[in-house]
Amino acid sequence: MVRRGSYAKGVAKRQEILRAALDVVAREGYRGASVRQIADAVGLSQAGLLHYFDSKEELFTEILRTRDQVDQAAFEPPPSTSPSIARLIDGYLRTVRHNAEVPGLVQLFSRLAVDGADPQHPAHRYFVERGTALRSASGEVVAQAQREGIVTDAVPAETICRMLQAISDGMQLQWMLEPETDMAEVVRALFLVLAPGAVDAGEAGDAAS
Amino acid sequence: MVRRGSYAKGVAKRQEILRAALDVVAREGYRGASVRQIADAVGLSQAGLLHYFDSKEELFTEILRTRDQVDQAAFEPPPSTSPSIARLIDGYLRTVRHNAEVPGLVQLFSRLAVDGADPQHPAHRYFVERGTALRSASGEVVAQAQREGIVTDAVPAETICRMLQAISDGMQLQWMLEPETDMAEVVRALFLVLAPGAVDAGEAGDAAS
DNA sequence: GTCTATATGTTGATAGAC
DNA sequence: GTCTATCAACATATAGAC
Repeated sequence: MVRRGSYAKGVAKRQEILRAALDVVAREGYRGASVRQIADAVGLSQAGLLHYFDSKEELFTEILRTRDQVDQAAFEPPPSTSPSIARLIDGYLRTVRHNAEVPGLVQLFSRLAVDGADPQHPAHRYFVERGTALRSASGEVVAQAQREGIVTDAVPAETICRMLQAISDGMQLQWMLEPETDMAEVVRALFLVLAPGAVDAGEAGDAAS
Repeated sequence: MVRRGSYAKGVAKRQEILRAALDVVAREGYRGASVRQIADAVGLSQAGLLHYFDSKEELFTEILRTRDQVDQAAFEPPPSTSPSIARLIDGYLRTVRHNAEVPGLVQLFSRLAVDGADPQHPAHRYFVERGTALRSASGEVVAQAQREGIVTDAVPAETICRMLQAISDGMQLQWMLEPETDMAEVVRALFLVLAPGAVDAGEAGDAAS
């Protein structure tokens, strides 16, 4: 990710901008937000902001990347711990529940997921890589759980991973449309069907965090 | 759907426009298509086209409504036949497979699904009503199948319907990103897990139509 | 009903001063 | 590095002729 003028200070400032933009979008929502709005929010002029990013599309893609980093640090177990299906389920549900508190990021994500279908769009790479990484990481865990008889082996592990991803993304659409919808409940239901024994009983409903 | 100036001829023309627009979008794709592009494609000027629709957003929403009508006529069983889980599964899979042949409509649907989150957007009503109708129709069938022991009763019927909807929508995102993805296979996998006995063995893979 | 022409607005992006 | 000022490129929507 080496860019023109990526000296230490520039990189730091860039990160600072992204963090601020992340907060703004999460709090105030993304509704076809313009570069100008983000610029105002982070305390720069529009031109000043675009000094750090090649285009609007790249800016918003980077916001998503930053979100992933932040969430990963918050919700994924440290790499030292051994992966397990229980941890995977827990991480998934925690992430989904967290998403329900940052509607703007869900909007941004969903919007770019559509725009990023275009191979020319900067978000294209992001979504392809993200999907691959997501499914490869969870694929291992699921396959292992299948061998242990915890997860159904009626369908391949890769398919299960796609199901998980699809249901998460799809529930976001339903939730944006009707915010009273409980995304986590439906995701949890899928786990319940795939791995009846592995879903924590205490995970039901909107468990106290 | 009574509109200003909805005389018979105007309504007919409107329908004609929508059918044409539907074909155009399905064939040439939706990539932030403008009113002008649609107008050119259906042989009208931009102003001429907007004579029949209040706004761009309404036009595109109506294109989706027309799509639903067309698909419903093509893929849903006649109302005389008794609903059954087998028919539901078959209809779902046929629809998903068909979608893979009209990328433009999938793009349009997904795009409006995001934009329509805004209650002010004309597509909002469409998506709310569509979701409600979809889940209410399939909810009955699923609940009945649960009573017959064909579908798992580990989760409520309504939740199962949301899962189906979410996985269909979510797989569209994955497929738009990577068109080699087999949407139907994953949807079918969900049915397989929910109702092992009810999925037609011959339905595997890309069955000959 | 349909056109041409245009009003009006917004956007992302750029040039150049400081 | 950051600003002000400005640009060109669209978009949708409307007014008015025919």
